[in-house]
Amino acid sequence: MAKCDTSAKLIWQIAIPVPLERLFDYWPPEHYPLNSIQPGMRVTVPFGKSHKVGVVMRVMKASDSSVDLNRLKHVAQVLDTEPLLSTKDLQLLHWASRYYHHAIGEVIATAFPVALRQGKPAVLQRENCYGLTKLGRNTEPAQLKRAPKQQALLAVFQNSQQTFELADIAEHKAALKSLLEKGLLIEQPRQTVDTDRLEKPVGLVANPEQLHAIDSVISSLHRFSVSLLQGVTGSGKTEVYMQVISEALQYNLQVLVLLPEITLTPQLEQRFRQRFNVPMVCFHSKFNDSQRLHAWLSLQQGSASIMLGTRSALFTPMQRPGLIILDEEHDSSFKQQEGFRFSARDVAIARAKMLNIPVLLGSATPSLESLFNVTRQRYQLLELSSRAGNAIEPVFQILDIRNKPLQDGLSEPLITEIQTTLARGQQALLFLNRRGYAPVQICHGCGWVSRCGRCDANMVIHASERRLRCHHCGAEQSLPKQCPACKTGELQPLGLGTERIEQTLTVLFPGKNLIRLDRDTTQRKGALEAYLEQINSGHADIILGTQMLAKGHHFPDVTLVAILDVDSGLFSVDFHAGEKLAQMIVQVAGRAGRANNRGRVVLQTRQPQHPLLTTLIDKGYRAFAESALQERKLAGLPPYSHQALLRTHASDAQAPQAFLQAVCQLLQQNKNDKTLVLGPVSAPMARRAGQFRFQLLLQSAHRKDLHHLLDLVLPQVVKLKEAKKVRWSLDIDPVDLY
DNA sequence: AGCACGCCGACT
DNA sequence: GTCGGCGTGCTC
Repeated sequence: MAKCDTSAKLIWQIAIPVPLERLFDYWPPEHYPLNSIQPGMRVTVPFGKSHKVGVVMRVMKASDSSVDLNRLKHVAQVLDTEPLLSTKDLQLLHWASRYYHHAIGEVIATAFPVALRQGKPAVLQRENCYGLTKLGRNTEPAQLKRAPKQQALLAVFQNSQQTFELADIAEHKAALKSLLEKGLLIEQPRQTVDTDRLEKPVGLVANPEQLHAIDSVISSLHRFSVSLLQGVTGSGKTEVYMQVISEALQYNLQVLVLLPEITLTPQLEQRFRQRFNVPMVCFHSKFNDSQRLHAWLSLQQGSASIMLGTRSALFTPMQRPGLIILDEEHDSSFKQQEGFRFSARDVAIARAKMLNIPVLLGSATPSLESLFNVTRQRYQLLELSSRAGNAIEPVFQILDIRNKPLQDGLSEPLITEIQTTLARGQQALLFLNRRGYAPVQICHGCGWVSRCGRCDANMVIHASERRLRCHHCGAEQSLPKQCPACKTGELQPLGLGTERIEQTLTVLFPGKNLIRLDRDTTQRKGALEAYLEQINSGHADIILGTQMLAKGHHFPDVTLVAILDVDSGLFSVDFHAGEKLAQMIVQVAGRAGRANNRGRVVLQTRQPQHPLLTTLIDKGYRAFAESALQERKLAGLPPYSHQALLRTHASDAQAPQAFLQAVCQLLQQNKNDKTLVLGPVSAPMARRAGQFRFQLLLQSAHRKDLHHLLDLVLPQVVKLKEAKKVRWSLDIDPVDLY
């Protein structure tokens, strides 16, 4: 057969979700109308032996293709009639792919909700919405006493005085059905945006600091800027967000609000719904695939004006982009920790720059990077120093426990403090970032310890389940009754976990209501919410928990906060540890106190003179941040330099190191004396889940040098024969160095 | 990442 | 004599 003239024909370059740093060339489908294709449209293509969903990135002349045209296949199907991603969206994703040195096809895929990745049609189901009937308005929720779920849902409708789409209340589907049947709710056509009534009347007046912050962001609404809003818990950050959003809505612009993972989203969602009359969608892990599809399309097609979402919502296209807000910007959940390891905070800023819109970052404890960018005048700092209302700053107290008797980690002065607090009818909150009963079991006879067989870590005692569990690989076994080694020695728990403290507290404070909040007690769906409700309605005297206490929830009746073990955060191989500890202390402290109940924060430590603690307590978070930045500067650490961490693991003990040594050789050959190569070293936990782990850290004073070196070396790294024996990944701007 | 092809041990 | 182990090679 004679070769046809291919010079005039077009081929499509397509991003396919495989870990390969290139696009794939295809012929258009047979009989496809010549000019209908546009970048940003999804297609299905034959790929290897199977079919995959890809995104058209470019349409180009066949003669410009670098691959043998005879090998090209045809696109099987075009899935969209309009591009789902705009040119700007594609630009951002392309930039992110290069910045994070991650395969373009996988980066593009993260911009889509799962349904669209699977090739489902991009059709926005215009759903009806639900509102109160006259009967519903006049029915007391309490009348539905046999049906708490229905009661709650009715109250939501009555309090918000608005209609809801199914997606907004999908978790209450059963209650919704019942209320419809009882004639308390009615299904009606979806409301259209009433531009005269975007916002419901509110009685809140901003204080001067809030006003300044609001004006500052509003004045930059139609151009790029980054504002860092620093304000302690209760200082009214949310009110600033809402007033700025309100202004954006006046211009009919859309707003993307990003939050840390889980927990706080419902509260903020509720406040926004009470405030705004515009369609709002949520995008986070509580939502299923079809709900997320609906939310994504609503923002992409412009029918929703506000999206509230977590990290994965970052890339959602916007029809009328106006503003990005990122709350709790210091939170580590904004950094994706596997695969495409992007920082939602950093990419949000890149996105805003590309779209020429403002970004508003908020935190009580801003990251050192962001504060550094303030000093470099890249970000504008907006401060809310006073607590809104008349709340007072908590008092900090460093409690020196050196040589003090401890009762399962509780010093006598602390026990007394708890007693006093409870006697006043107030709540105490105790924080210990270690779950389980005790971090290790040891044999008093022979010294045997409950080591995990697959990790360089100990198995943790979970007493109530009578099990040993490894928190790193999930390995489990029942609690041994006799020492597996000597068969005679007495087995003892060593160290403290929340479960053990709980037991101690029950003995020390009999008859008091104690709530333990950690991963083990809140696993059950809805359990956390139930406990929070219990705490806020006053049915708790002592609250004990881990990290999850530090995030968001405010407990107004808590007047005593105790951090039981500060010291474990003071000494770490990771230079980020100090920053994280300081943020944690301030965040936990922020849970306490309100109005006339001044909060106390007690830190138990054997390092009462440690400069981190004294600076933080005596001079505040900003002073701590300044001195921490000074240390980073002297040590040449980020943000005064830039890092990339190459991690690798394999079940073979030698392969990871051999691979990294080969990488080092490549780095030598592409000599770049501006980049420091640290390692290879074994990871702080050298073995995890049976895998041997090694890492190599690259550091450079200038980002350009680092990325230039990576651009040169990575294509060769991929081809190394040693690379085939390991799993490896590259982390740009790592925040966890282990 | 999938998913094939391709040469060496325990089983009908 | 086969079924299948996971080494390595490719995907427009």
